[in-house]
Amino acid sequence: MKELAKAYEPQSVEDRLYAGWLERGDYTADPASPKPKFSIVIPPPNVTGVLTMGHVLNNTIQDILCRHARLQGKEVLWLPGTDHAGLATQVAVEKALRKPDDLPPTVKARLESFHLPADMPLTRQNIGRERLLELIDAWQQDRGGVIIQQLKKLGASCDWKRERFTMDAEYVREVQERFVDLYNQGYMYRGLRMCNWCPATMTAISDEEVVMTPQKSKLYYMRYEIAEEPGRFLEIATTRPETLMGDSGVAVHPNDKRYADLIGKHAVRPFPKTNIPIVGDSYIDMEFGTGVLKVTPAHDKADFDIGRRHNLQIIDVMTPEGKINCPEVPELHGMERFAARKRAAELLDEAGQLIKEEEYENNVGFSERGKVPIEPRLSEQWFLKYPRIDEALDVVTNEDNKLIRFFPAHWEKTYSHWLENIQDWCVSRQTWYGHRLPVWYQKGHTKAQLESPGEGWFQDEDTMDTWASSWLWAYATMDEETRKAFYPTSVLVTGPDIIFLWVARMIVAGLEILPGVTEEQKDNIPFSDVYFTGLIRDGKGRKMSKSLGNSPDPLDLIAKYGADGLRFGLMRIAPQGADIRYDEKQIEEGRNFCNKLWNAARFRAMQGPIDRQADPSQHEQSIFCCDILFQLGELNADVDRAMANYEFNTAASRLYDYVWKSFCSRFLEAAKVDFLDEFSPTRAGTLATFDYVLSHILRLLHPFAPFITEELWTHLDFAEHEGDSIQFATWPSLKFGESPKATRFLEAESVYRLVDQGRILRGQFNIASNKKVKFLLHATEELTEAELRVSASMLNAEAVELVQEKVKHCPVIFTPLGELYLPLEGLVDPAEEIARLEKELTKTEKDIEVTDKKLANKQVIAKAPPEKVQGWRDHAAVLAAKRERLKEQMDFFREQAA
RNA sequence: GGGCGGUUAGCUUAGUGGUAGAGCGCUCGCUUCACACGCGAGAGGUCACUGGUUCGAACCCAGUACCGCCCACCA
Repeated sequence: MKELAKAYEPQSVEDRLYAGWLERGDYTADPASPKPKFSIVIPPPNVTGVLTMGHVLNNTIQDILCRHARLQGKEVLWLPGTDHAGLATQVAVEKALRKPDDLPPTVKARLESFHLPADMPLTRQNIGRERLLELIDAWQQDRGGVIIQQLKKLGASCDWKRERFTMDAEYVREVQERFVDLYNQGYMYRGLRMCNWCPATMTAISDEEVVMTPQKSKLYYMRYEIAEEPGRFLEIATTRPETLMGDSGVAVHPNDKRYADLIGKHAVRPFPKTNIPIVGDSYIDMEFGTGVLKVTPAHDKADFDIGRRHNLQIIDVMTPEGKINCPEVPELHGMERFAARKRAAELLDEAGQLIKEEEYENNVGFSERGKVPIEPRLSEQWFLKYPRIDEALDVVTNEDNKLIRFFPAHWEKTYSHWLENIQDWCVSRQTWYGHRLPVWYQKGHTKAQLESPGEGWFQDEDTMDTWASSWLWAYATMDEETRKAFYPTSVLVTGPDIIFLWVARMIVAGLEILPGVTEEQKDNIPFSDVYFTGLIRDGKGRKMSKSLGNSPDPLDLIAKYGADGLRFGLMRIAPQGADIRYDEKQIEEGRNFCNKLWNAARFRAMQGPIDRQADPSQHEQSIFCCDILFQLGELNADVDRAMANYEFNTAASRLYDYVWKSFCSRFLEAAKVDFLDEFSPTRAGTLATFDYVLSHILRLLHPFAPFITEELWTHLDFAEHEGDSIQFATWPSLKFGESPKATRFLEAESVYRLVDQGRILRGQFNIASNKKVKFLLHATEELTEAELRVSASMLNAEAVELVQEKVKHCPVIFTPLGELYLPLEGLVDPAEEIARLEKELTKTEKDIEVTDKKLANKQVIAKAPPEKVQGWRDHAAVLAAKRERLKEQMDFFREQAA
């Protein structure tokens, strides 16, 4: 056994372990192993991103689950990987190209190899598809390893040899094959529809990628003349006057008496000037604005529907970039849409048709990536009609046959609500980076297949929504052999923010399109449990985000507190299902906890070599040993229960309390007496207990703090063979009450409480911690010499001496083992002592009052459980006795004073 | 507009029916031979509010307020 460093230095421990342990990857799963299986796929982070606190939380939890499973003897597959994040990546690269000097060297080199004209703006249109994709590849290679390295720093014990990327050739093939399958079954179809168009990125996006944001805008009131009744006007409110040229109708509610006679007549659209029909449609809200809606079928989803109901013309007046396209109105033609809004209002005003402008706040849909308001736009896109929605609902919400369990369960409602109101999924994207649609066209014919059907066929230019590749992640990352053993996966750990984008879709994908692997897996669910983490918020309750700059860099935290400190600190404050209020202090506490454990282990190492097979039951044991062993059983059971329910904070807190309070503050302090006395009869038992308990603590704690536990396991020689990882040790399975029982009736708890009381007494007389004093004890229980020595040691006292009679002339405190006195040899001021006793008496009487009141209530006696009543009675008796003694003591000191 | 969470000491939070617990921070005392990333003591809470159920409510029920999140085609 080597000597442990004097202080715990996380960095030195971690650095050494990365090389010798994480990189070795000997936790790689063996599909052929007969052990029970446990598998997780990592929610793939974007290649472009850096590790955030969210990733830390997420991956810490997964690592905890994996290490726990390994300790339980399971064959564990934790599959790592990254997501190409098509649109997000393309946007990032396009943005980076605006500052070519700051590009990563490899990307820059690639760009230079194109020999583009120096004065050419580096837009994607100028660069071209093939070249842009080359640049993105270079970019991905530059960034790709970064996040993986960061996960390793955190201690993530993934099967790094199996790292996957959503743009790997096999993965791409899988994605396209599934597309073809869905097409062949009629779920994937092409259609001309209103979709969410992002003018910034120039692509359609799905409903889930639209972020509703409250905007301060204006409600413009305008008036249109009635064509059939010159001089009569309709007042119309709109937020978008710039689309006026696209108006092909005006709608009112059919029951609206104000306008009933107008239905069927026409309104005069001011520019370009023409007559448009007035229709009655029950969609209209009579209360809102003027109760009249201008209908612009080409630029609003609701208007599109109204238009379809009444056969209104679809007039597209905007380019894909979001510029006005209406040569008939040269004042607006070519203008950017928001500038055009103002100008259109001015034009109306000039024509005398603008009545007023009102400040107005409404929700506007923004493109998640493009960061601009989306433009509802009619375009030809590929859509997925979701298959098996009922089954997807059933596997999550059917109480009798819940194939997939959500933790916390309340997310089921969110999940159901989405599925019940689901719209077809727009999966095509007019972007270049991503999985190309496996679709071919020729003269009005369409074929979906991987290879070109032949001469004259051309492939669809579009790519797929990133999520249409991610939704296969659990399946497509595994080869067939691996799937047989590890699919479906055991648990998915992710944030609730992607419950629709990813989780729900993965479930649908699993049910419908993933071929069954084995007979047992015929249900085709991708995972059995889903654990939703909370969001991490800053001290002010704001969501942590890059844009706010309020997210600390996890690598800085690791450098400062160690990966274990970060992991443990975070887990201790991460309640199931609730958001986490982040506080660096918590991480510091995690680090301090590791240091505490380190030093407890170091203390043990100072007593001589450990015995890895220590069996406390083979030795004579002190009550302190019995106590810590008994509590170990409770700890083990509590941690097991917490782990089974994904209550990581409970497990972490229990471990924290046990190690710090029960093990260090109590047992270790009591053990010192044995360790200092070579001839103590309980010395061997205490050593054995120490080793036994420490080895259990290391294993129970290992999932949370892998580095320090691995280090101590190895260095203290708990490992059977040189180089054995604690990951493959055996998970403890002590049951509550199974631990060795005390050989004596007296319990350690009583001694510890005696010590607590003694410390309070010391404190009340302001006796410095380093000053040795002597205590007297009038014991009501039998105490051994050794137990008295432990009491004295923990009180930093010369001795705790037994006295046969109760002592009157000393300050007294009441303990479960009798009255404890602090002889101060005439230093006690009677007046002060009377005041001290008075305070105690007041408190005691207040307690008595509460208890008496309860016991005096007949209904309490009648209705409360008898064992409770008996408990209160016993308590009352103790209090009464204490009161008498306090009074006696006070009388004594009053005489002294007199 | 609908749904889901939350509200306990200055901060972070345990606590599913029996006189409120912890850690940090604060005050005081300690370089006590594992640990100052520590040890000991202390101050600090009408458990958001209002009703109800109960012998008894932080806890169960109803409602209110505030905070947060999600969903929704009122121009």
